[in-house]
Amino acid sequence: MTTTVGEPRPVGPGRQRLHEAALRLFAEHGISGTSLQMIADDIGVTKAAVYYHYKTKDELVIGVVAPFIDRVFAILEAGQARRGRRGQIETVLEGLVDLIVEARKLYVVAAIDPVIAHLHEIHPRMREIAARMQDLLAGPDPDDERRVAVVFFLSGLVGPLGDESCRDMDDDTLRGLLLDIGRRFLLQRKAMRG
Amino acid sequence: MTTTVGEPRPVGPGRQRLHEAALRLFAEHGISGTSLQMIADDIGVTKAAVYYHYKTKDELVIGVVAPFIDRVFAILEAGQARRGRRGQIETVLEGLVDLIVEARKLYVVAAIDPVIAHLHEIHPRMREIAARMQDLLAGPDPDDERRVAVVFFLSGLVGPLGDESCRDMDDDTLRGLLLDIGRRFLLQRKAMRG
DNA sequence: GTCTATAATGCGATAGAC
DNA sequence: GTCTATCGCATTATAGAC
Repeated sequence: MTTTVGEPRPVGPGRQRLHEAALRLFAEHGISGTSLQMIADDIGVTKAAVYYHYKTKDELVIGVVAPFIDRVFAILEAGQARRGRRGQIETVLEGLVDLIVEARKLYVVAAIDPVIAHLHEIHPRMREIAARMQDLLAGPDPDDERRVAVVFFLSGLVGPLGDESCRDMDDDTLRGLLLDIGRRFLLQRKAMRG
Repeated sequence: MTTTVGEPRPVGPGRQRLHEAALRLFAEHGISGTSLQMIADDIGVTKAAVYYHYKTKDELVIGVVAPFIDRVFAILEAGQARRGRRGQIETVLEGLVDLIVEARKLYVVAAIDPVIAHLHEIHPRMREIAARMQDLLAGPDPDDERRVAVVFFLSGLVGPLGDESCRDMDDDTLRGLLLDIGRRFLLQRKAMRG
């Protein structure tokens, strides 16, 4: 579900090609490292044509990553629909690992890009998503240890996705290893008291 | 020790002020987010004065982070000087956590900055440091699980240093928690066979 | 809906005076 | 060792024709 309210986002044929090109270039050169010129050249139009679709680069980036944001929202809702803490965490963990392994090329650049950091500050949906993810994984009234563990885990996911020594692992292998780590990290010991 | 050969790096009084200003601004705005103009303004000189000290921005960045690189080299050497695998890992772990907690404001921006990513590609010392760190922590002939664990751990360190919910923890608390995580992660189970 | 043309800005870097 | 002045370039963004 997660129908986006207040932000009409019709996706026409031109906009679809724009999204695909932007996504590919973002994954390859990073978001900051991709200029509107590069995107325009890639699909064979001019910069001005890009500006027809989005008023600013920020809005273009938001438009391109919106489907991923939506999926994370859906994952959070699926998690919160479950009753037990362990089930909530397991659901969110599986959903998150699935998503980022599938979109690893994009995720690894988006996670660390200055543009994304900037959007985190100005885009409500991105602030909300990070906060809700942390809250759900940390549980009620987390102590310092639990808080650090959660943040550590979310940050740790980025490494294997980008590192050369892990880049040639196939998706299933990587997914399994990250799930193991996540379970060890988030589903063990005393922290499970909520 | 780790005396830098082949790269004379005299530090005069003017250069000292330049380093201090750059370090502070890098930590605040990121490295990519800090222009030479900002640095020059901060110490009350012109851009051209900065160019007297360093021919390019890349060289300035290298000059500023060099002391930290040197410390990591020292940590690696201290680790390799020990005989057992567990001792090696424990030594490197403690040194690394100490260093990055102490320099957390810089580390968190440096770890994810595009400029640093670029320097990783062109600066031999930075390539070497990352490779040696991974090799030492992973041990001889690591399997996929161990490789992912190491990369995950190194990437995970960045999160707690930058996150709001952890930013106000004092250094000792954070150091303790990160050391715990590191020991659980790198010093347990089968992976210790070397 | 896409174009040409251009504005406005900020960047890294250089030349040459003092 | 620091300055003024400026170059050359890339960027985001706009205005207006087709």
